[in-house]
Amino acid sequence: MTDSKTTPRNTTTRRRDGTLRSCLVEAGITILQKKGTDGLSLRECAALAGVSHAAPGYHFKNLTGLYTAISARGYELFAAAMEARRNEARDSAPKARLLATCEGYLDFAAEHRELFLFMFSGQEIDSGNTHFEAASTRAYEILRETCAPFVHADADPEEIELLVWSLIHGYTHLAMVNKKRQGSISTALPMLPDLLKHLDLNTQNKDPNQA
Amino acid sequence: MTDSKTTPRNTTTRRRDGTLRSCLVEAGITILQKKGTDGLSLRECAALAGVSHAAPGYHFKNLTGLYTAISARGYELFAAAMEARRNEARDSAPKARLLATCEGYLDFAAEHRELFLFMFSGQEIDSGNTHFEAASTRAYEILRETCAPFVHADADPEEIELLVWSLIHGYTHLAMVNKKRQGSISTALPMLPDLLKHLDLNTQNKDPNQA
DNA sequence: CTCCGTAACTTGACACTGTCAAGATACCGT
DNA sequence: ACGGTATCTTGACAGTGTCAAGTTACGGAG
Repeated sequence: MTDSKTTPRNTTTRRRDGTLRSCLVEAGITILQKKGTDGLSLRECAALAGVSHAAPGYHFKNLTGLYTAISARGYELFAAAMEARRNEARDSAPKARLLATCEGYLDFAAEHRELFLFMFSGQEIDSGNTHFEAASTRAYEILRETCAPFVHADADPEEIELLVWSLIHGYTHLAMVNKKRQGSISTALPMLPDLLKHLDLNTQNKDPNQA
Repeated sequence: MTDSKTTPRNTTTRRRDGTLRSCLVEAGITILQKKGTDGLSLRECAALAGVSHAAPGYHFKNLTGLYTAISARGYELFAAAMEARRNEARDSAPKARLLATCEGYLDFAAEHRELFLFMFSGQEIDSGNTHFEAASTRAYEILRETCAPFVHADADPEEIELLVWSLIHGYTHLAMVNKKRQGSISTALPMLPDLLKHLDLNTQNKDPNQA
């Protein structure tokens, strides 16, 4: 956010380092947060980045390309938010770490409501895109690691993962959809422990850890 | 003029009964299902209903109005799907009725994937609209009734409702978002009982330990 | 039966959007 | 110094939401 309406860069300089690409993604996220999904467009991203209206079409082939790049960036922020919370509880019990990860889940959604909704809106994206694939896989890995202590020896990890993921995602998503007011996070976060306690999660035979 | 391929109605008849309004909503749902949210527009609805491009603007003031009407209709279908499943298990135990209701939840999403995603996309709607309010409240009531047997005497009903709703919504929503292939329902439905069994739902006595 | 008010549209216009084709330009290697 | 190419810009077109103004036909008043 340098100058008045746009970023007044020398019209004569072309960048060979992919700066504009990430600038456009960042602009897209800004627009998303400020004006919602409806306000997001290739031309607005271009305007906010201070380039011509067709410039985004060069880096991302089309709208789907921009959406894919924004989602990929979203998953990076998503993973970072969960890791930040989890690292705070690094040496705690598995259940405390699970709670922390879920709090990170909520953190991200609350801080980037429109981006979160956009990522899970079912919008068409280039599912083959490697950057997107890596970022989303990484986010899922965090969940998987946090669930691992609760998976019994002969059980399928996916069942526990799906259970936890469904609960935290549903809880978060409903909170973001149902309340226009961002303040919902202030009530949603403290209620998390009360929700999770209803799950019958036990660490495997090794440590019959309580609570 | 109106001899277009769609609904060839007499150009000379104007309807005073609100037929066109519901026709436009139905057209919108059809477009949603066929071409996704991106393909949904006021002008396409008008074309599919065989009227001029600005006709929808008269009944729904703007896009938000159309979205609200479509969502309201969606909640009617939503409630109907849950009731259909629950009525099949009318005389069963509370847990069986809960499972049935959740199956109805999945039924609706699988049968109207794009509509379901649209309803929970966070799109701006006229939240004051009475029709929408009634329809969405009705759908929530079904969930509430199904959860009632599991609410202890001195407990807040919302906690159990939020628990169940979050789980089934998250499970369904993730299934719809993550898989483009509609076939996901064939695997999602049979896994429902395995998910629900992880919840510590008891009908009467307070028992902090798992069942 | 006529006539008129108004509900239910239609027509036309404007600003905005995505997307493509073609042009311009500055940096790089040679 | 020079040509090639990556990186944009300019221009155009079809499609969109939305508003203003026009048109028509039905219901009721007389």
